Amino acid sequence: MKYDHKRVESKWQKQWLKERVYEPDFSGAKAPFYNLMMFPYPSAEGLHVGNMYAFTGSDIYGRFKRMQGHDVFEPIGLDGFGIHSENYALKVGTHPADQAKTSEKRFYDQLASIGNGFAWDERLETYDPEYYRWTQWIFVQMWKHGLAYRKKQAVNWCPSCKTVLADEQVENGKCERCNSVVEKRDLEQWFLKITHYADKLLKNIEKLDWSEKVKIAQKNWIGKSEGAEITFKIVDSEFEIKVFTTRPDTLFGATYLVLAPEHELIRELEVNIKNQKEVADYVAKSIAKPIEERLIEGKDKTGVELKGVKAINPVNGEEIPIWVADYVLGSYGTGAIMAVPAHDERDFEFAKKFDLLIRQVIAPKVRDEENPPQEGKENTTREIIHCFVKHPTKDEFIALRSKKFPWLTPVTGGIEKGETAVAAAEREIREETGYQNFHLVKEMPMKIFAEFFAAHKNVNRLVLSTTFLFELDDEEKKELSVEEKELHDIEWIPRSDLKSLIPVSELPFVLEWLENGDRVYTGEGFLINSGKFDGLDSEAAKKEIIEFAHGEKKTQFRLRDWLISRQRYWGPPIPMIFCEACATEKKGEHTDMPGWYAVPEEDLPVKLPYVKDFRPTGSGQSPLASVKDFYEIKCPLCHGVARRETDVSDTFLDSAWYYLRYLNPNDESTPIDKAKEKKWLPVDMYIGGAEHSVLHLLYVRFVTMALHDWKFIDFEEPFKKFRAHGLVIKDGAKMSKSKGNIINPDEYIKNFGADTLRMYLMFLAPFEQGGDFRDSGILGIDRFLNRLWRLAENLKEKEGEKKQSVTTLLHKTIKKVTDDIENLHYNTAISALMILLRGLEDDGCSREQLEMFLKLCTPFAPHITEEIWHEVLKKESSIHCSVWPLCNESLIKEDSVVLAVQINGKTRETITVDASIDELSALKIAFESEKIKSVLAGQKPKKTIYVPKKIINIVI
RNA sequence: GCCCGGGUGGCGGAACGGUUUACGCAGAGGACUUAAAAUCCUUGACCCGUAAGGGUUUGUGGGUUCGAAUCCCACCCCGGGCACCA
Repeated sequence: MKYDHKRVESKWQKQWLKERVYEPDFSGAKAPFYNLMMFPYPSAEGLHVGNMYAFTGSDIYGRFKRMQGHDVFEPIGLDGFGIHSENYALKVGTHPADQAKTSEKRFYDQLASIGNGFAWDERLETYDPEYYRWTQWIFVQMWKHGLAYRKKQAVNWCPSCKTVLADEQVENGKCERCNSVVEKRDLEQWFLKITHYADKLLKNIEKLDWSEKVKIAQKNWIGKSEGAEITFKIVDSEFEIKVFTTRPDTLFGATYLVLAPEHELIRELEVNIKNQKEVADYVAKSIAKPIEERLIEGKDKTGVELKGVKAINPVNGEEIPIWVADYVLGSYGTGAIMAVPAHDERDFEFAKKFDLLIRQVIAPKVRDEENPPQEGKENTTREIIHCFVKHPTKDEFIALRSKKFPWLTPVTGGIEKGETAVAAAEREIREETGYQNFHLVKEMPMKIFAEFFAAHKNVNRLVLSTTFLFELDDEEKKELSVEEKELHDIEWIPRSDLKSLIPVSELPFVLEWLENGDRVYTGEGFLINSGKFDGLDSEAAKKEIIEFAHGEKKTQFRLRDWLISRQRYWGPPIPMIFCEACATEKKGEHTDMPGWYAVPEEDLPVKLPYVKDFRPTGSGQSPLASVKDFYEIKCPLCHGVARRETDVSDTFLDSAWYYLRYLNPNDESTPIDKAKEKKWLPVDMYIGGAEHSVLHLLYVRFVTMALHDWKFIDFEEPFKKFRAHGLVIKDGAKMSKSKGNIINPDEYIKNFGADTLRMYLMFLAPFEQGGDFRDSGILGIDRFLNRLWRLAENLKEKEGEKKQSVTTLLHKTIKKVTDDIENLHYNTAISALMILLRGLEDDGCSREQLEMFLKLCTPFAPHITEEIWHEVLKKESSIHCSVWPLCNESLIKEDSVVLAVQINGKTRETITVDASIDELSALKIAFESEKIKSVLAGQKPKKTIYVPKKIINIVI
């Protein structure tokens, strides 16, 4: 009988629900395992194959853990609040609340059909008042603990979504949802103080077992910079300018200052600025400029000098000009910078454009003192700089030598007709060493060269590749050679020895040099042109110069506070109340924010009213601002007429704590069940998309840390392990509505069954990489499952015998599948299962072997295996509650192995030998082979290499 | 520009110092069948050769090694993230 996926799948889905197979025993569980996947937002289009890909991958891991003896909790819910759902409702003209109900049903139906082991009893939806009551409660806690505040600030405004956006939701100056150009608006908004946890968010990353790329993305987003704040006095004025810099070692090269257009000092200095109108115009223009325009303008710098005011460089007393330019951001550091054009790309461009002074103060460092050369480490044994000296005279050269630069080792060469000096030296090295791949060097005047090396005490040898020795005759060379030999114990290096002298890895060494300000060096190095600090390296100089300039060590973060207000309808109202009267009297819960009160906890939730006109207004206020019934309220303190906050909060606040609520979604008494939390949290495995690296995943960590500090929970990191799955693409392109290449899983489930689709999706490519969905490929899996079905059908009639060869293969497969699932390498696990099936088909299959095989398959194909488990093997309880097979190592030991016999690394023959064979016997067999004999043709091997169980290599 | 991935048959991919191309798809040939579907078997990188066989080949160029897809250096291309963060 052919396998009927429709019958079997619906039968078991019903059965599992009935028997509550996937509902963990929360209090009795011995080995809890919280297997979480990112909950979907229920788009009206329904579940797409990308969702299913993620869910299946997560579910396989969960089923695997369950069979390994864990009590697995695999919850599901909907992230239904938010602009996305609301925009859809607007488009089709239904109310978001009604739309939500439709989508909810559709989604849950689809989710039920994919065969995941969800704990349905614990499902939750973020738009359920019982859920957002506690989302609001979290906001209130933030407020109580001083982590929520209101502030007027230039914020990102999406004119199409008609709401403000968090920095994280702006991509290249555009709204991540609708792609409209984001404007800046000065609005008073609610913020959550995520920056309070910047350090901890960064530090904890090291401890997390998360996908590396997500960790890196978070690190970059938090963007910690260590540096210093340096104060510049303004000439003839009591004002001063503080700047933040990570490079205090370059302070001597600071030849001007730049203020951001928003910098308050511009207004304060107004009277002193001679070109005040020009400056004011520039400032006004820059502030109005949308972010996108700034980005497009890119590196074309603009700015205006504040004429008539000068600042004083604290280290050398120089009076330097002050500019205002929009390449300096008002929102980072102090909103002002010291410009070091020789060592910063942006300053360099600016200085070039406006013809400002460029002074080099850093000479590139050649050797890392922290990592001195080590024995046996080739790349660090010698310090070599290739360098050119542009036509030095003999005298210059001798002078240089006599200054005792024992590292100087000349290599001579000549310039051929039409060649440049650089080309000549490159040719020379190429000819002498045979190396093709290196760069040379910059020409450098002798004087600077000497200066540099005087400061540069760590170089122990220099290969000077140049033309200058033409000016010495042979006698002179000899003389010099002997003298130097005695003096410094170094040798002239014959040209032919160049190769031994220069390890190739050091050939590309480039000595960067700035001459006449024609390029930038942004790395660290040794100080020059820096007075008494000359010769110090950057690291040491930083410390000393900060001190010398009376600066202050400082750490800056790129991370900004989380702007949480949204002027939209479909979200949890921010539970705050403002009383005008109290504000005037400076009363309120926080002294710095008079008039503001949190909604008392017992009054939560602040229910989102069902209003007809939920369209965003564009006025900077939410649609709720015109719903009198909603906003009019009594002041909790003076009982006068007060007004509710009418903005709703960002959806990311909903999803920042859902993993906690899954444990007690219907508990009206408390947001977090302490007993369950202790037992089940933090989450053991979290799987989701990498696109949430810096949004969701950062916010959850923040909220978790806060809840921990307020003593509601015992842990500060929500997810022990996080893995980002790859994307499913279609014909090499990302699936998108506009391309019309979105795949709806329903159709495939209908035609092939959920098992087939699950397994196919997992077979595409490594789970963490994602894969390309092709219709034709699914047939391979369809055949596999049908063959499995037939194998079982045949077994009903006649049991096969147990053969040793199959037993070995079976146990090898157990080992491989176990390892592969643990590492999410589902594709290779499935491949191993295919090989095993072939073995069982060819060599016979016993009941016991089928049982083990089914268990290995069941995480991938839960329905068909369950059916065979009951119908053929006549088992009572579910296969999903059975015990994962263990590999018996003694069974997978092979008696004989195949050795490859190579001659000079080329495989010429394979021999089958006893696994425990010793080298001599193996070699003997190899040399007896006719093939080997004929290839050797009587030649004596120079050497043989024997790697047990792998190869023999004969070198001739 | 910076930071991550990645470049292997016609295709998805496997191997991640030891016989390159496991497994699957597509292709070719065959068996069964009146026929088709389904199923099964064989074949399967490229070049030279009728063949035995030989040579080449994991983006490109170099290097380390008895041996490199794998390690190192440089470059090119594709995908993703960040982007005037001082």
